[in-house]
Amino acid sequence: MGITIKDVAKAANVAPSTVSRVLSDNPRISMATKKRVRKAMKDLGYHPNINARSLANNSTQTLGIVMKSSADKALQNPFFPEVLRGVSSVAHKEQYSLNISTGETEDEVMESVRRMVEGHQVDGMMLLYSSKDDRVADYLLERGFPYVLIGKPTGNMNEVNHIDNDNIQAAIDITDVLIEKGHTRIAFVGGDPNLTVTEDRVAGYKLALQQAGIPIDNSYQVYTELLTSGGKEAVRELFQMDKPPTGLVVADDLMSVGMLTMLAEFGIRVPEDVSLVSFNNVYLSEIIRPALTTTDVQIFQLGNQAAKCLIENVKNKDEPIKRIIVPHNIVERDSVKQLE
Amino acid sequence: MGITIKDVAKAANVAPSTVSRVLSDNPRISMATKKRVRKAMKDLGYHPNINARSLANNSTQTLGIVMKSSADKALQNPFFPEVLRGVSSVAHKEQYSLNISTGETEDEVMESVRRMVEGHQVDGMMLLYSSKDDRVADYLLERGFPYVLIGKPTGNMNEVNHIDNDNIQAAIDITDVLIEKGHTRIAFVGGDPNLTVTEDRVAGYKLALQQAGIPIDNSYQVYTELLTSGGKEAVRELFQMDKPPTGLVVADDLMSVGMLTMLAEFGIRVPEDVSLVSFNNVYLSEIIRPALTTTDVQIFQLGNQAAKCLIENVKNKDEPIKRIIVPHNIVERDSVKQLE
DNA sequence: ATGAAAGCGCTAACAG
DNA sequence: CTGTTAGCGCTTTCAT
Repeated sequence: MGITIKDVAKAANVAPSTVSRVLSDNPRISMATKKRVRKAMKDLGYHPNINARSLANNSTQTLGIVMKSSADKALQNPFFPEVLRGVSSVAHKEQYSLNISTGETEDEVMESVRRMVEGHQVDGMMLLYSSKDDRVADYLLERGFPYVLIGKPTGNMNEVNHIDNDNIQAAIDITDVLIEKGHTRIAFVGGDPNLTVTEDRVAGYKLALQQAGIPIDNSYQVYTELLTSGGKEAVRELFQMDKPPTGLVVADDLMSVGMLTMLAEFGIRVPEDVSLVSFNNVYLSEIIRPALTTTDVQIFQLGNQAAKCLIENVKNKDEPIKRIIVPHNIVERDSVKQLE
Repeated sequence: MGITIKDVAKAANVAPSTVSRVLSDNPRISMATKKRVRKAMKDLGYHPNINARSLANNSTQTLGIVMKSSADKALQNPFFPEVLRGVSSVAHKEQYSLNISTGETEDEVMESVRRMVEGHQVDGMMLLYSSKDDRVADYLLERGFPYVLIGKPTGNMNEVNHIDNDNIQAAIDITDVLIEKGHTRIAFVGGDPNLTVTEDRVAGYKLALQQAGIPIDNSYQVYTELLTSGGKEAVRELFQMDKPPTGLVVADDLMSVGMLTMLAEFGIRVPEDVSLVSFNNVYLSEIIRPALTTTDVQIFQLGNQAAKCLIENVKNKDEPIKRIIVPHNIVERDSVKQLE
């Protein structure tokens, strides 16, 4: 097969173990032999067999990544590629590989996760979402396997590493821009209510209203997958109320795009007839018209920090559990109108 | 550490090799012992160590995936998640893992690819793009490492597995919808001209014009990254010509979204003032307004076929080189107007 | 500072 | 049909 450590050893006139030590830059090897061995490696075009190494020292230098089961359109949300970029960037610097879960259904994904961890394919896992009753998270926690969550865990807050925004505050802040512009009839449009991020964002939305002394009306909250016929109904009802909202807090930029379209169909213009704010600040939100006033949650940073945190945890098993909050900020664009 | 094959062997009163054979469902093991061994595995909660297995039989059951260097926004193109879904689906069924390239710059990606292949981490590689002078593709080809390309290779057409659409025909077809609606002043807006997909699509665009007897005007072709100030200039110039186009063939749905915005800024309406058609048919294209008339290239299928092809090639080294063309079809929506 | 040897968990001849 | 025995390529004591 390929060039092995033995070939290098022979070429450099040393023992295989010495080559191994050079590989890990062991300080107890003289500069002279290091030079010699390194030259031999170059000459022969040697590359260590990562599998063999993994087997020998029981560590794989690879991180597993779980996305939500790819069956739904959620994957087309630009959030994922962006967070992946953040992860990828630090993984590369730290010489870690990335192994992503396969499978379409929840069961398949779970199966692929088990394969990764029980098959000793990865040193740690990263979940790019957080939802209620998630089997993957439960499994990892129970097994005591190192992992990090992007989002907020459902319970066990102090036992699981997680990277999150302060989504409650973020929702307060973005709702406040509506309030400051004179809006009082403000509705919330969320996605999957099982996602903790949705929970937090409604919670913040409500708090903002409270603080402003605006009564909370439950018929002003709708949860919908985007663009399903059911979703369309929900939105229509919202605007057929006696007092339809003048402001919309939408849980996610991609959903906002969907909303924009539905509203257009109903002949409702943004921001003239209704103002809209949302979350994430993906690329799309700035190229769409109207450009969205949204919350920049620093997706890239989320991924970055998550990778760092996981790698630390993997390297040092009794690294304390961490909770890292990535700051957000409001970016105002053209989807909000000042009310008289 | 964990449960090993030896533990299972002991528990089932057989030799380790027997357990191994049960693992691979070797037909020369009696049903009785298979049952017994399998029970032992279940009881002990045994899972094979994939690394050890890889080392022993020199095959990793994992596929490497290369995306374009994630530095640019290209990654936010919903094309990638969708093709990944296709790949993931068959990878899972075939019990393959997916290892994605890390790094932000082209150099870093190249480095991570070398790590994968020379480090024996993957059995085959898949490139999710195809562009001129691509170091990764060159490297793989030269090394004779199994790989598959999504797109059309630049040269070596018969030496590299690839899955592609007939982009020339697709461009002809989509340009024809403009022509059939009476358009004659039709411009082409492409992205990175180094991508083979861009080449093919202009080529088809030109052929369509030719076949319709419409003269080809080079100032009607612009290549631009979306939304850069340079891009804006290019588009402005297009519409400041004596005879501005009445139809636009845009190389990609995401670019189309950017175009829509630029056009709006210039006060040009779609489809009233200019008609627009594009490629890919990502989710976005149906939820944006106007909904895009576009070419469905069956992204999921592209990924699916690519994975199948690669796995075949990996399993059987002298499987012939394949070229698979995934059919496209036109989906007409609301971005085109009939001209008088 | 370096070498010899055992072993990580599994597979694959080779026996029987 | 099943057991024995070598490795796969690397790391890591333990010597020297």
